[in-house]
Amino acid sequence: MSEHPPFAVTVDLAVFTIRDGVFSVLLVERGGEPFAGSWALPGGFVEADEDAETAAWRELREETGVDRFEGHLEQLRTYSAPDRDPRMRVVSVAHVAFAPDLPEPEAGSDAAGARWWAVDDLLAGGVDAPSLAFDHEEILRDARERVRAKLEYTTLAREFVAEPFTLPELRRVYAAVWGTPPDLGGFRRKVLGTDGFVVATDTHGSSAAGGRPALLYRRGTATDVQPPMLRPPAAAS
Amino acid sequence: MSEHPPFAVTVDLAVFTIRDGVFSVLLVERGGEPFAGSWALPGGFVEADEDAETAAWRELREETGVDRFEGHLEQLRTYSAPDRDPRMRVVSVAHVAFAPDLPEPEAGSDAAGARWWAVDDLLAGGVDAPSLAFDHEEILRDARERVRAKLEYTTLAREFVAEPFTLPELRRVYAAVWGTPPDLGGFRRKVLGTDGFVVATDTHGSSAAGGRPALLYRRGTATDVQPPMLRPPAAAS
DNA sequence: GTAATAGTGTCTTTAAGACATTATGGA
DNA sequence: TCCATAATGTCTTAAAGACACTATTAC
Repeated sequence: MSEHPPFAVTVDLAVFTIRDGVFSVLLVERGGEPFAGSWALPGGFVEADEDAETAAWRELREETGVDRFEGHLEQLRTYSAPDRDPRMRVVSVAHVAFAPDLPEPEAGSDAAGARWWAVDDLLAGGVDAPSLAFDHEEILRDARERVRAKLEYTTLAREFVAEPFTLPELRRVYAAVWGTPPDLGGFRRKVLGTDGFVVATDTHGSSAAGGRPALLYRRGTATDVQPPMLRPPAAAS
Repeated sequence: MSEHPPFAVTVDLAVFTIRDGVFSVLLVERGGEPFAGSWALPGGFVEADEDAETAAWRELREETGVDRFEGHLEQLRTYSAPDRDPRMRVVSVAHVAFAPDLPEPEAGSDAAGARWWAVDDLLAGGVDAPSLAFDHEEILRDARERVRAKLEYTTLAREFVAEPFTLPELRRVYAAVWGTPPDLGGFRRKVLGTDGFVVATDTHGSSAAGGRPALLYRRGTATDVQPPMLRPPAAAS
């Protein structure tokens, strides 16, 4: 083990948000070879003085154009198949990030275009859905499962909504990510019964569609939900 | 992003087993600098034609001296702090492995020595416990938490016992990893009530210590335990 | 018999699942 | 008034927690 072949190390990002009730992921259109013209997860090389998470935060800012990113980012796993990039030996440390209200992206320095895509359409191979570059379909599939699972046993759904928010808004996050809404009664029992999940304000929102206005909440400090709020069985797509 | 600094990529392994009822991890004594004489997780460089998991399996065989490894190996996460190795820029893809009855290790090619250590002693900083090289204490802590958590919602505890095994043996796996045994009644309800967790044989073991001989079981094919078997609250050390 | 370990049964409490019902706004 | 959405309440069922009890071996 005295020799050690040189590698390039990259980060790839599955950046999620909810747009008009649809669970969406940010993809960039590749400008250069390989896979020119096809769509890929945003990402880039880790620089000499960075760790992977720092590089991921940097790429996130560069790709979304958001300076102060109010959301969540965590490592997913590392993809290292020898032939995953035809140019050279690259291992990629994939990350998952999500936030509410991310702006329509600008085409970045190296990307021909950038836009949001419906996650489930992409992975179901809908008619308009492009196939992804490299092993990014596998990464995206793993990332989706990570998010789905973490909604069950953490309070991370909060990161998908802007403050202040209503409980029906929060419930629509679960509906979008899981494909099925959690039972209304159970959802409210869980969220309100978990100390520090949300903090009630004393004001109500406006009733957009002619219904009763919902009470507004802010994020609490709790991180775990125990026992977890399980996704409905049908959502195991 | 046209430049990409060269990295070395390694795998590090937290190899766990239960030895005489004690949750144990394999460490190697480092022969060369840096950290010569201190103890570290086994690992090594990923070669040019390998992915990380293949490298981890190879290192596992080399370090434990076991040809046909009957157990479980999975990726933990990647550690990439720029200064984690003083010699050069290295990212390490850490893995967790475990199996029953791993033999007393031989000192490998590059290691001065190798032996099993009690995990909880190591991480509690007991008097005889060495401090670990690099960021291996952090890796080991993360690895222990991964194993503890996975016993809750998977059938992986099976991988720590050799076939055929008894339910009290299996329960001692949970006791060793969690630091507290699960409630006897609940444990049996869960294991026997989860279809495919274990498969009963029609034979009994010998009563080693003058008690009633226990029925022998083999591993089933189920992988998930749902709802999970939660560790007792006290075990959150 | 006793000691030791294996295995079963039962009662209580917690929390999910599946609703029906009530509340509060706008047109 | 009606419609739409928000919020609460209730009954049933699943499953964990905590233990007491019975069973089978060696000595």
